[in-house]
Amino acid sequence: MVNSLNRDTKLLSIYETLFAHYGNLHWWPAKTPYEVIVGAVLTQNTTWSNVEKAIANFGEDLSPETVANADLIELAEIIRPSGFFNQKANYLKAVTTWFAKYDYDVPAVRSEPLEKVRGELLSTKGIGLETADAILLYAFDLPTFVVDAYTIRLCGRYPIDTGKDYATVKAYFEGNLPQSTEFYNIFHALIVMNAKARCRKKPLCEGCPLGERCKKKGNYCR
DNA sequence: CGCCAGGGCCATA
DNA sequence: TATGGCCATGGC
Repeated sequence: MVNSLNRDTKLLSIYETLFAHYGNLHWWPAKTPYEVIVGAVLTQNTTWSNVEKAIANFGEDLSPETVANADLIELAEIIRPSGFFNQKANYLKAVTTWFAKYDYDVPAVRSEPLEKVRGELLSTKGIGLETADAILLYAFDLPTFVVDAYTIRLCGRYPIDTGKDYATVKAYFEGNLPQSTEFYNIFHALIVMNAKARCRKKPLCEGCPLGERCKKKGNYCR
């Protein structure tokens, strides 16, 4: 199915179903853009509940200055509950060093071309494709679609042939959806929320918004 | 007890 | 370019 813009409408259909069920979730769950950056790193292959514990350990001092001034051992100890703490302490240092080039100024980053900033992030230690896009979208409100494991799983189950590698899936979403920061923001949040809310054991859980679509390939309703 | 979570790096072929 | 080992906590 294509519309007048020659877009595949399946993604939009999923979006509308999820939005009707969950509404606008107002992501990312963080108080400041810098907290988004930290959370994006800490949540790598880690449950959000563990990230929350790590964030809480900063107390009222979760700022780029705090991270820049902390020594590595101390920083690792603060973020311990999020797992991989030695690596992630280094990653936080690296991304904070990157942010320092902009004097920790969000509008300064936003005034740069998205692809330029994205390239800088991707060349930063610990910032891969998903983390870079999460930071761009949720910390800086720049229009880039965040692809994660849930996104791939959802498309595989539905099914939608988006291709396999990150860049291809990202291009598919961006090419078949309204290209706006707000839209990307809400949609990614819906995908993650839906995944976390769904059971993993039953073939089809009660109240799943995607309902009948979930029967494909058993076991996963998310 | 084992499995897994909103990845990414690095070595290897 | 494509796998595989590795990193580590906490919930279930």
